[in-house]
Amino acid sequence: MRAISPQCSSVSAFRWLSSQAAVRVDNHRQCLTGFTNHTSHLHTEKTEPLISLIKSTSSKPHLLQIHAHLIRNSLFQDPIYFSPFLFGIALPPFHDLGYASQVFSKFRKPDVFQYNIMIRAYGMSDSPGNGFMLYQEMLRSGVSPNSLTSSFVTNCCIKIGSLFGGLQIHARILRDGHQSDGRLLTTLMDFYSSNEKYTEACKVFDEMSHRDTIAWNVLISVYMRNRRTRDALGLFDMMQSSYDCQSDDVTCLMLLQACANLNALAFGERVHRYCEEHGFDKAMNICNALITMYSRCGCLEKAFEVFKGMTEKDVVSWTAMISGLASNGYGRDAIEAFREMQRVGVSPDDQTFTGVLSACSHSGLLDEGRMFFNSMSKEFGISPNIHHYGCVVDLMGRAGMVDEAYNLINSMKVKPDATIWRTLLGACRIHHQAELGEQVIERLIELKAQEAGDYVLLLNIYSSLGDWGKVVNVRKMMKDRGIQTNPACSTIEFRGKIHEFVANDFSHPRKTEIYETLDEINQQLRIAGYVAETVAELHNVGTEEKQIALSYHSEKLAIAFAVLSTPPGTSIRVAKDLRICVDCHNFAKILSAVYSREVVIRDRNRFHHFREGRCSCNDYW
DNA sequence: ATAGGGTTAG
Repeated sequence: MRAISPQCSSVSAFRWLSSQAAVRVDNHRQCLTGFTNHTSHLHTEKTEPLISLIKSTSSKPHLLQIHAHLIRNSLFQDPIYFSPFLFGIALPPFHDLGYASQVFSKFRKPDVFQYNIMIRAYGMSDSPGNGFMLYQEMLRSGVSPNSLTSSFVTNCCIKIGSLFGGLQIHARILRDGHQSDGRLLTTLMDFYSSNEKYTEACKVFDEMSHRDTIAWNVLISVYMRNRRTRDALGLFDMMQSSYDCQSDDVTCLMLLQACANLNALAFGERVHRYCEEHGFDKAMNICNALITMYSRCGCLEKAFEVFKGMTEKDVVSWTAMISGLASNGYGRDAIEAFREMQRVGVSPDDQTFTGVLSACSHSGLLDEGRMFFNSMSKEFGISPNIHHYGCVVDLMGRAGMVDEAYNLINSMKVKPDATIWRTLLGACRIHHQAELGEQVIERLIELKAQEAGDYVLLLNIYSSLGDWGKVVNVRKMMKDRGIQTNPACSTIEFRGKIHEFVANDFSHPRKTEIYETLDEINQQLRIAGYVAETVAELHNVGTEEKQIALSYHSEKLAIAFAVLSTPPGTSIRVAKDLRICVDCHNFAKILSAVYSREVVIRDRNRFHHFREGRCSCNDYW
């Protein structure tokens, strides 16, 4: 317990120590009396002055001089002094592991406390492997680890990504009977989660006798990493009904992320209310997460309301708002927000520029985009990363400059990833560039990253050119290479629950009604001039069920479900994990007029807002 | 005589 105010005591006592260092002090007791005289008014009589001094020192040179003092007075091997000294030098703020490991190796018989300090410090350093090695050395020298040792060394294993090491530790925890320590088990959950052993992580949670808030939070993060986003939302209710924990701000942060991913506006609003009730809505990080959630749910007014209400906005808040405006199709407003941000004196970072550049690409602002791309490194000293290049490639690709985009990718200092090639492939699809499309597919294959969707794009290019021979070839290629077509999935939120649909889905409990509704919608839309595009955009690769496959795309099923289950005039919000196709785009556009409903579809790239037969994005792409 | 652990916004 630090019963003293560290600044003044350490300085005055230290001055004394330094002055005494010059004089040869060979009597320890004499030394201590001096300390007591100088610091006694600052702490209780029982506290050792030298220990207090070590603990409260806020300057590294002072600590090193204390080290010299310990050696001079043969106190170095005394754990009373050595432990706090090691603690001070090894852990932050000083965190000098080179120095710490040297003094540690000179200490004759370290006990579990001192090992713990070192292992913990290694876990926080950039050489966490040493922590694990020290743990093994500790076992060899016969020192028994305690619960904390396991916790610290598990962190080391998480950092170095050692599955085997962690498993060993888990076994040892069971052997030593430390499995009742909830905090330790929480660390262990994180370990399994970071090694993608989600089942194991959940098992640890299940076996916990008492689960506090943080244990639940870690479980939510496990679900999120495992992409079980929907189940993560379900945990909120389970947490509420559990009496020994309460959802805190961290819970809300993660849930808001989950809502953003799922387009779960109603649930997001519920979390927002919870934040208000508990006073979390004043915190900057919560507000920033709210801005993102509302923008990703296509609700810009709400996002802006939160943004406006913030007393203080940092670069994250501005970037969230700029990206939200960008992805919802308000490119010019995003740029305006960017200028405003600089006016009020917040400096942009790399992610801000990702937002600004994506604003340009989503709104087709070619010149502005190039201008920002150049000024980014010249004026702001931010070198472009893969995301920035991706936006520019998208921008040029949409403008038809596919070859220039290809050259830009090849000239990058960073290694091109699958996403950027895929962006270019999308552009090839718009501009019917079959040859370049083939080259891009090859690049994706080199990266071992080719997906069914990529081949489908290539397929689209050939079929739009009427090159049926090549279409057959691609199909064969996919078959030979064992490319699985993962069906696209659309989700819609209804009464606080997320409903999932894939094409030709028959799993929904109300499937009969949904298909009937869809048939009726199709009839109504046909009267209004809707013609299904059956050739160019065939996502399903099967040969026989072309028309059927197309008329029951996942987004159409989701829309039909919404028409069926919500009163007339209600907005329809659909999230889709892949791109929306031309046919479904037309479908939604005409439906928005015929049924007088606002339709918001978020696909993997952007939002499509449909109102009164028009789309917020100029056209399909 | 005995310090100390887990989740988290763009």
